[in-house]
Amino acid sequence: MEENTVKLKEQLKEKGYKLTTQRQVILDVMIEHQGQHLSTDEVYSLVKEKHPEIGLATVYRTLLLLDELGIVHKLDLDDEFSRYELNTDTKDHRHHHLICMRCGSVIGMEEDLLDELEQQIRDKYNFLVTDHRVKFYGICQKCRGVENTGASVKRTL
Amino acid sequence: MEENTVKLKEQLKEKGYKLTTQRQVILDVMIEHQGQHLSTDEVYSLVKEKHPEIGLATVYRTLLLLDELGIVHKLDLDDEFSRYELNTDTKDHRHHHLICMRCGSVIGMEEDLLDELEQQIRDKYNFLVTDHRVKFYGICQKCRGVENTGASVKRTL
DNA sequence: ATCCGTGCAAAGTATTTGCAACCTA
DNA sequence: TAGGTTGCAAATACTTTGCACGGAT
Repeated sequence: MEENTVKLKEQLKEKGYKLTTQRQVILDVMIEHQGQHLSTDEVYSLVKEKHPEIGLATVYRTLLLLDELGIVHKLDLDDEFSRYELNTDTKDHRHHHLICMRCGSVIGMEEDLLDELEQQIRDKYNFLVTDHRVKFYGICQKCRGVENTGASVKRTL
Repeated sequence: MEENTVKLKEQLKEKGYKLTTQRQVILDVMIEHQGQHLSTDEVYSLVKEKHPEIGLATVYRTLLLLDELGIVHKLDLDDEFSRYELNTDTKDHRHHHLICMRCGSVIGMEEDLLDELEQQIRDKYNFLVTDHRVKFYGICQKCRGVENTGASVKRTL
């Protein structure tokens, strides 16, 4: 059984919750699309391909639950919906996102590299950082190559 | 006349827009609450104290406009509404926010300190960073002093 | 058998928009 | 005077919730 499924099963049991088909299916979709940043509606569509009887409200409720359990992460990519990605971080620190302003692609970067900065914040502000959320906006590798081709700006999240 | 008001007037004229009483009043409110992170509804309430006839839609439209002009910055503080603060940054780089998980206060830190990290992103990912958005979560100075006093967690944004 | 979980539809809520009247430049 | 701007209300659109039925333990 997949690692995240085991994790889900354990955590659900621990809290007296049940592992239902719906929860299993929704987690499967997230696993199959690891690295992507799916909106609730996109998850719903993918879920319906396998189990058309599953309702949108269940997807909302389950994604919320998975986020609480730390199995997925909710994120804000500046559009009008909530998006989720499978949690691949180890500590309580999240990885960062590079958002291309030209083509809209979103790249996840594994490195944290903020430890030093957080130490400075601790020293100067006496503020103890336990987590952070970082988004970088700019121009991605691909778009730096093709300058002004008038290419589509449709975002692929 | 206040610096930001001059800036507003110039930028509006440049684009063929008009400086109305409503826009003036809304900017005044933002200036009077510099450093705070007001929701649209909070701005609306403050505006109504001076000019009860101004409508909510106008506040929405004006805040959107001021954000486009770079006079205010829209920000996301993880609650259900858009928040705005007067822009005090010089470059196109925004300052960071320290969010206390215990008392909910939000501190703006002037320092950027991300130049080195952005250079690393450029080297490794060939991604040219032009802007960023950074939030740090943790425990603020005040709350680190009073450990577990059971104090209110109501957020003061 | 218990009671958590689900599907559906209705409700909720922040935000946007159409439009006639208004007012700035 | 002309056209951008406003206020109001209606419309949007994502998300949440009430409730009776269904299913996992």
